[in-house]
Amino acid sequence: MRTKDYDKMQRIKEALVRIILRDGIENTSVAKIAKEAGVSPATIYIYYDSKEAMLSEVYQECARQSYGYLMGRIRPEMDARELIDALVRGYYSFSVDHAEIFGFVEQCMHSPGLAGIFREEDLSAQILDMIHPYQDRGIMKRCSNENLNAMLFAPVRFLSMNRTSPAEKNTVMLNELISMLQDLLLM
Amino acid sequence: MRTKDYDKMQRIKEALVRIILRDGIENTSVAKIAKEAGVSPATIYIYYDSKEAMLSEVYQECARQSYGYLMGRIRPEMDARELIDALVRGYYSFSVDHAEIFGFVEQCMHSPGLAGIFREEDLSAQILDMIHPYQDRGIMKRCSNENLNAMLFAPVRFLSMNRTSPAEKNTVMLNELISMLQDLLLM
Amino acid sequence: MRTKDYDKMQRIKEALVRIILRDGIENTSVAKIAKEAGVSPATIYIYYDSKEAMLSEVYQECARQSYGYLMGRIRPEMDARELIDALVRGYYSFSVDHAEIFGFVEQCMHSPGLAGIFREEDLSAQILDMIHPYQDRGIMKRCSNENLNAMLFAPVRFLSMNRTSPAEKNTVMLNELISMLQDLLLM
Amino acid sequence: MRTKDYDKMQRIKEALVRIILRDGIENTSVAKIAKEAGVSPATIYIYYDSKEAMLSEVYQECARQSYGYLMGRIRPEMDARELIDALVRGYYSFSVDHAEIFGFVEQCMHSPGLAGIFREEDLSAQILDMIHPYQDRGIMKRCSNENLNAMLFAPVRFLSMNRTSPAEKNTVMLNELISMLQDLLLM
DNA sequence: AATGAATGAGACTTCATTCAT
DNA sequence: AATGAATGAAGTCTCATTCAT
Repeated sequence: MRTKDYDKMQRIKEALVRIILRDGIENTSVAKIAKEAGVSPATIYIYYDSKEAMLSEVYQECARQSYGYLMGRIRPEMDARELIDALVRGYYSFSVDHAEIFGFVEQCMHSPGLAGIFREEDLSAQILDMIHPYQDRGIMKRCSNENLNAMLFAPVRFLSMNRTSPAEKNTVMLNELISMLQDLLLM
Repeated sequence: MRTKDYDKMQRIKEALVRIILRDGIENTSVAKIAKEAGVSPATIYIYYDSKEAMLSEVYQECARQSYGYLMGRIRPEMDARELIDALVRGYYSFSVDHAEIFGFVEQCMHSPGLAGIFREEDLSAQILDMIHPYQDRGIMKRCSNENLNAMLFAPVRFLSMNRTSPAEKNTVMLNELISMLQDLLLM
Repeated sequence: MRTKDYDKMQRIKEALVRIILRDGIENTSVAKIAKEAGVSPATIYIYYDSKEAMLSEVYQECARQSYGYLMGRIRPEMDARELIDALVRGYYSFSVDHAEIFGFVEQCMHSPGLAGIFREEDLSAQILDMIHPYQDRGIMKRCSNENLNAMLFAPVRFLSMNRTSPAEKNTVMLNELISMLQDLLLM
Repeated sequence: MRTKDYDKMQRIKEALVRIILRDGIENTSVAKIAKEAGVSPATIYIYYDSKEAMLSEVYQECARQSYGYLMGRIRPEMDARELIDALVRGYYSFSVDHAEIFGFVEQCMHSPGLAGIFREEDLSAQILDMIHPYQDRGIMKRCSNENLNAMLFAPVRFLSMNRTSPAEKNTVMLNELISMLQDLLLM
């Protein structure tokens, strides 16, 4: 039955993400994941060739998912101001709604073994491509892709990682960040 | 009695940093570190209580060192524009001059086990304190500490992590980033 | 799925008992046991949670076995004289027929770590309960359970531990002990 | 200075005895002993050639001490009844007054590695020699040395090992044991 | 004589992976 | 497809002992 299998694989993925986020990549074993997923360690090797392959695949999938989420927030009819808002706020929303995946990706991105597997730029490229027209039309300031990337996403990522207790405070902070970025990037 | 050999301890620290940066925290074993440092695995336990304690101590030391480096770049007579330049350029310089330590800290910061041990804010607080006077005097825009932190350091960190081949290109990028931040933060 | 191999577990138990008896509890390692049992060290941890747990479990099992052996020697129709004979001779027989288990239990009983785990009295209680009726009927002398225990089993244990070369001499000694105890305990 | 050295060696011995009694022979390391004795591990090797030699020497010394204690309780003018009382009560007293040494010896006696080093009979021989005259004179029953040994010391040892909370109860038990043995051994 | 540093060997245990059902 | 058993290799850490002061 296809549904059953899909469920099992899904449970494995979720277990992997949850445990790495909770215990750290260095304290994550196949046995732990299997137990958390409610399957046998051997079962994992039906779906993945090795622990490393599993990590890599799930990491890519999660990263792609987060970019997909972001893309889904954007509408072609948005003006530049709205676009910045959608991107930054979208990224933040993702980190709230999919906290486990967000934290997991964040951790993998900084591990040398996994960072190499996956060029983030490939994904961010499509997002940046949506911004270029605004720069060409003189609505947004022109700057390098690298810095655009850095400014649009690094600060919000930082905010997401350092979230503190009162939820309202976080929203205030996010709004402040967005308007700073609008000031910075809009003409 | 043989006296404690602090050069030996230094070699252990450097080996730890180098290997974690090279192989990732999840592929770093005490035996590997010992071999790289040219000591017996047992020797490591003379200087540290456990692998975890070693990681934590070295991490804290490195983080402190990076903040110390940054502080050393600042002069009281600097104006706001120069201060932003010094901080951002200083952070970048550190990531170049102490690439191993920078990458190591970056990785530890995202590992759940280590992130908790150490509140980065405690250190960044002194840096932010140097900026507040400029905000009070109306020379720099007023914004929350969190966003100041996020804008000043997250993007340059991103740039440092994604350095690409031609060195000149990186400098151009850095200069662009600095002037963007000056535009953003200065009145 | 491969099914649990209880013959393998049996081999582990026997190896544990044999090695502790031969080398002493302080010279018994998991690796040694595994080698003697013909399994991998890791396999031991499928059957036991830790070395300590293994020791404790095997110890309890062996102690229980020795009491079971003793109980099997007793028949309800025995008179008091026969009962004493059966108990003392039974204990001695056990120490001969199951020399390894006997020596192993003897050693564990005196190790602080294991002695606490296991209250010998719980088992000896049933044996003593068989004697009480004879005391009530005035056939055996009345004395405390502790001293009954002490007199019935400690001396024969001592004899078993200090067995010397000619087997006949040991039998003579055992017979003498039994008749001494009969003199002592019977009215 | 001679006093100092003697003290240091004494402290090592006491630490060894205390730790083995507390943690068991299998959990006793040279480092632990050194720490408990307040000396360096290296210092231990000034007084003893190896851990094993240390154990063996201290064990013998303690065993000898316990027999010496017993001998000191006996007076030539005692009659047979008093002699039995003195020996059994003496053994028990030793187990109370020198609980650590008693427990330590008891444990060593059952460890194969140490049991071989030391033939208990050599010491008990002198004690038994004191009893033979009474047997020759028809005041005590004649029996083998082995069983004499077994009856006189094994039960009291058992009582000592299984001491329970109310001290008075133990005394009652001891008195009962002594009078049982007097009944048994006297003509 | 005495010490804490240093270590190779080995302790216990867990690892990622394969096997047999 | 799925499993718990099984394992060689490797993990962290401690051992008894020696070194250098």
